[in-house]
Amino acid sequence: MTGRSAQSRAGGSVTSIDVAAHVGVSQATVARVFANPEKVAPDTRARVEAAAAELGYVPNAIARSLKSQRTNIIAAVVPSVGEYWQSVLTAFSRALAERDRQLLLFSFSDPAQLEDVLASVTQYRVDGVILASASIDAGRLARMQTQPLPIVAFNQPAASGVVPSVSVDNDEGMRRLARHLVDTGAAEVAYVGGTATTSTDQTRYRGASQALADAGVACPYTEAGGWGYEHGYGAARSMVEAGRLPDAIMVAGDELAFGVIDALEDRGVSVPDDVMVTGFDGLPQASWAGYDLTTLTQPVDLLVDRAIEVLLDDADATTVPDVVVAGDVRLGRTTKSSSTPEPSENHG
Amino acid sequence: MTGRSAQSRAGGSVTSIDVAAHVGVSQATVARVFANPEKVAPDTRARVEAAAAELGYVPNAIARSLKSQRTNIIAAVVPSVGEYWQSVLTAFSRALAERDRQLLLFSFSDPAQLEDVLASVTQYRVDGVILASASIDAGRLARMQTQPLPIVAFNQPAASGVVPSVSVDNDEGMRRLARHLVDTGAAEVAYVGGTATTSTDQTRYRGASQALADAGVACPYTEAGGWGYEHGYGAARSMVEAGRLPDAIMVAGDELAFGVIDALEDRGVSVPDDVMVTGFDGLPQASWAGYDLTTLTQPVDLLVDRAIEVLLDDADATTVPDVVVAGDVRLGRTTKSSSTPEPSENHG
DNA sequence: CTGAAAGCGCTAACAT
DNA sequence: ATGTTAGCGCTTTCAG
Repeated sequence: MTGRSAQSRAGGSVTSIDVAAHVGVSQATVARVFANPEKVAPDTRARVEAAAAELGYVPNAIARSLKSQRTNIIAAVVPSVGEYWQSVLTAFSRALAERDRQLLLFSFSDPAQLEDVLASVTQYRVDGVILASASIDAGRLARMQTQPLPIVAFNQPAASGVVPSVSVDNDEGMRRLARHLVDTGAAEVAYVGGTATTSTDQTRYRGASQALADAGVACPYTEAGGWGYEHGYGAARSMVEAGRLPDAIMVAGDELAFGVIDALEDRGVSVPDDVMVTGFDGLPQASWAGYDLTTLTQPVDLLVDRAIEVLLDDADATTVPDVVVAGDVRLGRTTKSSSTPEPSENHG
Repeated sequence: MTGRSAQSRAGGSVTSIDVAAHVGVSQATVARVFANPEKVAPDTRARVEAAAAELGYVPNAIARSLKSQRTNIIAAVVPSVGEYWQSVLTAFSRALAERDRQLLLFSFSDPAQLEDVLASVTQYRVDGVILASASIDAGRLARMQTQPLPIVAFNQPAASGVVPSVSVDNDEGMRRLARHLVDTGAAEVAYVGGTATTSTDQTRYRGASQALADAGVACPYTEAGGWGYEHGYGAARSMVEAGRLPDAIMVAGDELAFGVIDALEDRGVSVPDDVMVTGFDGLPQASWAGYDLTTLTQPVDLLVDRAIEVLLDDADATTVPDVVVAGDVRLGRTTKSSSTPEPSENHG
């Protein structure tokens, strides 16, 4: 570094006009070098690039966006809690970066904040919005549609048919886990849900209870009151204290399931010998040796890719896309092995 | 909804000019209603607001940013892996939302991508950058300083004195954990680091080894080769296979520590009876019953608040701020209780 | 291949 | 209290 090689005008940033003046070309030529380099003579381009480097010029994306009406920014509206959403967020960020898009993050803890959040989203004129939260109801989703803004609901069964959506196959996933339990001989099963008002919870419970009913097994529902570890822990503790334990507990989410398992074992109930446990999501921790949870692994990267496609290939807007992707059963040691193992299925 | 209440011009968005024409005032008046409502007569304001609502007008933040030279956007450059960074990210997002700032997320997996990422950051003319990654070296940090852009390094000891930074007190945190181990009677301690080249790893090890040395205890270093669960698992497995186990293993991070614990117990080594284990970070999972890890809890919300202050109160730029915040020892059941318990200290 | 000119939608003097 | 005006930095015709 030669000291004065960075921009000399302290504070103010360098513009294409500065570069143009320095080289002795027009501002438009400088702009072209950065937008359509092939439309500029190699010689001119080289001189412009040199001057830009010397002055420390970097194109202003804000100005570009104002003119081009595209920001290359995608907004993600995500609940601010939960292991699962954090992993989804990371996947989105990575996938968007590959497509030269940035992720503007809007997180919220209280569904009531959602209106404000969506107002902010609109202000920034993002190119699209990813709505990832179980707690947005269909009415709100419908209202969003008044904006001519590409949108995709991620893992929200309630969004089906209302806004474009991408989800894992909650119903079939739970059915498969249920069938596995039946195969292992479970005759009494309990279900621990997160929040009963969310469509995710409802869809998963429906899948589980119907598959079990098909085998003549009942499946009473207990609401944990949330999706966190402590909710699962509390729900399982109550079940132990109530005294009657089933052969298996199907839990609506992995983080809940970890709490369920710890609560059981803290009270001397052995998993899977006394009670089997299944989860849902396939968090990284599910494959940690400490839990080694039987669960339904969501193909997060695939879901995310599909969601981005729906968002960006918005052209064929004749129908409302509703993508459902199958998950994979992960057999861990929280369930016993079945006598007739279910053949592993692929998603696609 | 009356059907035609949303904006009628399909595709193009409604501008302040549209609203002005509809009400019969100037464009500037409309702008004022949204920027400085008190400077507009209540009557006019009401009419403008009504028209805005009817037409579906939302101010364009991009245009505002171009003019005002402030985007109200903070960029976060965060590694795309690891439980710890995900939790930090969530905390930043929430804290910035409270200050009416948005978070533009740039995640990267390979340090080599950093140059590209930083170029993107610059293009978006964000109001500040949070650099959160152990793997940015001092040289790169120094180069960043050529941009007249508020910046704060989060939990990167290497940044001290080079760029403004906010960190937990790694050294003192490890010392406290080490003293606790000494108090429990540990005479042989091993240290499992993440990646030896990072300043975080070095600082933590220095604190641990020096505090142990003060008590006459040696503390050989083993590199896990990463910060993930599997790295910790592998490192501990090797130690067990090598045959000589210490009284305690100090681990550089919680996620690593979970792996260490699971590897030990998988091989019949009891924690804490055979070997004690300590972590560092204070992830939510550390307090899960399954692990109940003794660790140093980082006050993430406090660290994040400080970082944002450093970023936004950039006025007094006479010195390079270097904030260090103390953490809290969390005593779990992965260490035995000490005969002389260390009085709990507060941070501040 | 390059330059001139007209905005994108808003803010912030300044004028009325 | 409201209107007028001049840009913010760039993209994009349209001429030359």
